[in-house]
Amino acid sequence: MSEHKFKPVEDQLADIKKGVAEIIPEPELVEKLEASRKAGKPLRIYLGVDPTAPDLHLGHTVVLRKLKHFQDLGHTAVFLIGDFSAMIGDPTGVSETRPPLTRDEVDANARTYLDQVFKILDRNKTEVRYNSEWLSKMNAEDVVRLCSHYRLARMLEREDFRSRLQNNQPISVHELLYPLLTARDAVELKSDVELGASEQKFNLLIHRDIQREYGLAGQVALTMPILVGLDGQRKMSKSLRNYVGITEPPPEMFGKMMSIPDDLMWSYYELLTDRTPKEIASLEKEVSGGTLHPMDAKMRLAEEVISDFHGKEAGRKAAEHFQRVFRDRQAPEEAPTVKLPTGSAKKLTALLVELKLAESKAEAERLVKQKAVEIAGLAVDDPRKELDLSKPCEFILRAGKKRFVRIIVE
RNA sequence: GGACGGGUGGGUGAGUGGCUAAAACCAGCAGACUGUAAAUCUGCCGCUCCUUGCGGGCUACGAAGGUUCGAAUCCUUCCCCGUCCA
Repeated sequence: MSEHKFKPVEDQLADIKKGVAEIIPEPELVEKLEASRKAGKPLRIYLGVDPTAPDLHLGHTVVLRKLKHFQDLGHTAVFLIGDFSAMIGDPTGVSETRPPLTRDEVDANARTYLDQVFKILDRNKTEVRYNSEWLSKMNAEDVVRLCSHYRLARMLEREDFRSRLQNNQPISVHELLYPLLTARDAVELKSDVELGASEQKFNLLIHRDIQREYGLAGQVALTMPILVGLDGQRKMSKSLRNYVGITEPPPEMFGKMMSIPDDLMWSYYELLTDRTPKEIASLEKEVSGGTLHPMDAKMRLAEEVISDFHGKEAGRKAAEHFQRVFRDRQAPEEAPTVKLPTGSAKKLTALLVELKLAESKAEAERLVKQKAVEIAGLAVDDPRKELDLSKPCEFILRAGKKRFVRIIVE
């Protein structure tokens, strides 16, 4: 047994480097790891997230997983909820000013975030902080002093601001404050390493600079690649609607993941699973060599990712569901069941809306006209169809490829 | 404070008095096809009513008023954004 609490630095580094985009500067990280091991003192690794939306998606989990790696290596994971900064809004990658969130929205989002975050991080070993703790206590003097540590020209070097300036888009002054206030977080937390998506590089580096202005060593910035969304083109984001939410029902997650372009699955394997680079390379080889079907490789990926969030059983079931419904074109084994009382006839379009299989009657009618509605496996083509509910019976109502309801009339 | 330009459907963005529920593209939905909710092709894509018809009604082009038989389009006021000048 080693006298050390921590694994040898090279081993730690190997785990840390898996999947990362950049480590700035890497030699400093090595030094910090060495010092930490020698002293038997964990490093403080910090990840800040603004609770701007109620749900996390796979894109957010890339960085969270990296934080988890550090946690597994024995370092201290600090998860910072930017409850104050969320009210300003991160200008990164944004082409317009966002409406500031209200306190209530932020609080509600923060609550749902934590539940989701602990699907990945170990709850008992994570230090959770809120930046309103110190930011809301700053007075004007503190803010002015903080701002004096940074120059406007450097701020405007940022691509987001520059392009907005060029395109005559508004930039509110408070947006300039964002990286400075979050730098204050890094000062407060005395972090050794800060994690972020690669688009956060600019922010992380400002944080490092300002920490030094405040007499600290200056953290190492570690960035992770941006996860590409389902379209295979742009980053995964809710507003682009190319995301997979981690609280979505497993069959939904499965289908969405199957829709990514084949080539994209390797980066998903790298960033979203615990497979080693070696394993991934060999899978890739099998696929290109024709011994493994790309669809099977993708199904395996989807199943693994879902198992992480919903358990092994759910992963397996989602895979079965997908094969049954989409490959074999059959009704799912488990469709939501709705009981209806026997009674007079009911209009099909009205029922579709009632059961949320369509958003409006106009849409329901459209679906019928497009031959997308099936009753017990038979397509309906009369938009005025009335359902006979006079006798007890049971059948499956289907609208489009994905929506099914088992109806029991009793 | 002054001069000028702009605000259109989920997004980008055409449209300067009726033919406009508003081009085009993207996103979305459906069908065909396929290993897939990929790609491709085709169709749909505000809501609602029925007698399902190239049907009727309602809502919609920053907001509120006005002109007109008729307005996203013209006028007035207001709000918001940008540019230049001070």
